[in-house]
Amino acid sequence: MLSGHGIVNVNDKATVRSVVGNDTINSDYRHSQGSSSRNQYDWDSDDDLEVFGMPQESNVHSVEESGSTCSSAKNSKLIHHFLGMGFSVEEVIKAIEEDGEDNEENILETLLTLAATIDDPMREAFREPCDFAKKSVTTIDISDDNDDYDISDSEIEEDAFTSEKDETLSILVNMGYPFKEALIAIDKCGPGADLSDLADFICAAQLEKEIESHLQDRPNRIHDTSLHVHKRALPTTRKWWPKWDRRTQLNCLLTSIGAATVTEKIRRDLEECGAETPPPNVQDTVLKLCKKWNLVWVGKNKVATLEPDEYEMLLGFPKDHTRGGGISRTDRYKALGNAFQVDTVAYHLSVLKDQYPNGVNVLSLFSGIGGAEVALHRLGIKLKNVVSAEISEVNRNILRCWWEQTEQRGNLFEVEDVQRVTSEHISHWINRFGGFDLVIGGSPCNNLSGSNRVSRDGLDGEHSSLFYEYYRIVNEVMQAQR
DNA sequence: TAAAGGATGAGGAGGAAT
DNA sequence: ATTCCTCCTCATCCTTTA
Repeated sequence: MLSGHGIVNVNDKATVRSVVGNDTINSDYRHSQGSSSRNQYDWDSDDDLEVFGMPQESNVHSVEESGSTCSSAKNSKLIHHFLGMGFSVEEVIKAIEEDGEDNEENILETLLTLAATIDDPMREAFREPCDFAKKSVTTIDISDDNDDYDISDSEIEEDAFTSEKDETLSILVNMGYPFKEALIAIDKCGPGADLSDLADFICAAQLEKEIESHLQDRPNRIHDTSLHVHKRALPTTRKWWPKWDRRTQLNCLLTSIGAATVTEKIRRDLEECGAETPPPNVQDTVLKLCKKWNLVWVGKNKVATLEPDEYEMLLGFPKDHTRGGGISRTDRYKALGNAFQVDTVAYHLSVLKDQYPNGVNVLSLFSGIGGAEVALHRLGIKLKNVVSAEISEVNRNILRCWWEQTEQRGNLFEVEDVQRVTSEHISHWINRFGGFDLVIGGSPCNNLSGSNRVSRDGLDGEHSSLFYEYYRIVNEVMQAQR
């Protein structure tokens, strides 16, 4: 467990939790893309249908009013089923006409392909930040006894309900959100909240429900590792995925990717074969490369590496989380390859939801690009005060940008180096915040990783020895809060 | 034109899974 | 016994910038 990312619930002294970083890439698209109504569909179970609030009456009505194309009871039920997943009437009817009403799986494939290939204006809309909250970001210089920790308290403005409520409700329902959940979101966020925030709220609530159902069913497990990740998360690849490539999961997302020559070699080898099904030796060669570099099919005989955007999506981060702000493509891969899998972390942290209804104070060590913060936010757990220690300036910028874009009402304190966090600092923060509710972090594993051929020196390695700093800080926090 | 930064490709061991 | 897979590092080449 030492190589994983550690999570410690400080107030639960008997509990020390750990999860493995991004080893379990089972991210479900509906979780990862919480901002898009199109992506909140069920894939497997009736339970999930219930969780995600479908079918919806409003959509049923809209079909009946507009849909003369498909009149049979079975057809109607099918349409409702897919409408509940967030697809439009036109898309569903087109897919049914294309694939026939007897083959649900093919219909879903067609819909997914459609969804992935057309521009979704809502995506853009969801990127817009809302303007109903205050934020505060503070960089702490702890290198020279800086005592200036004070920042002004957040001001929370109460929005009055207006007639906008009905209109907003109508928009949300038309976007495919369940009426009841939309209503709750408006009540909680206020009628002045913009659509992106309301959508985020609903998605967080849905995720919470889903996680709770997981906890009841499988209290000690992470996600079901048999999920078909690439087919769900990367629907367009299905069209090109050959039958002889029987992969159902991607391997661990690493900090570097395969290059152009690998994909070129595969294309050349397959084209030279000519046949639909290449001989076994060619299949083996291709599959080994595909597994090694997580290559996916993007055309006939054409494989490609995952894009940083796809890394973000698979890991459960918001779209463009690591994009822009001066970060290079290489650094995006590096940052994402070292990041938490947000849904997995959220699964574990969901137990805090009831314990801390008013929010949490978090000491986030080795924060990286803020996987823990994003997970808490997704769970709808308010971030009151977050002290974030992260050595990489690029990563600090990413977290700060996310903090500002999501209009956090709490306070973010940035620390550059965990080694400079002293017991005095910890005491100061505890006095100021009234204690930390959660200490979370994943110390570097460079010197533990099997991929490291050069300096796999174990816990005493240059980077991985920071685990002891993590251990020290956790102990100091626990002692200070006894 | 030199320096800096980014992209690319080569490079095993060892533990877990089968 | 065999196969599979790994929160990766480094040298080199290419591109961008001043």
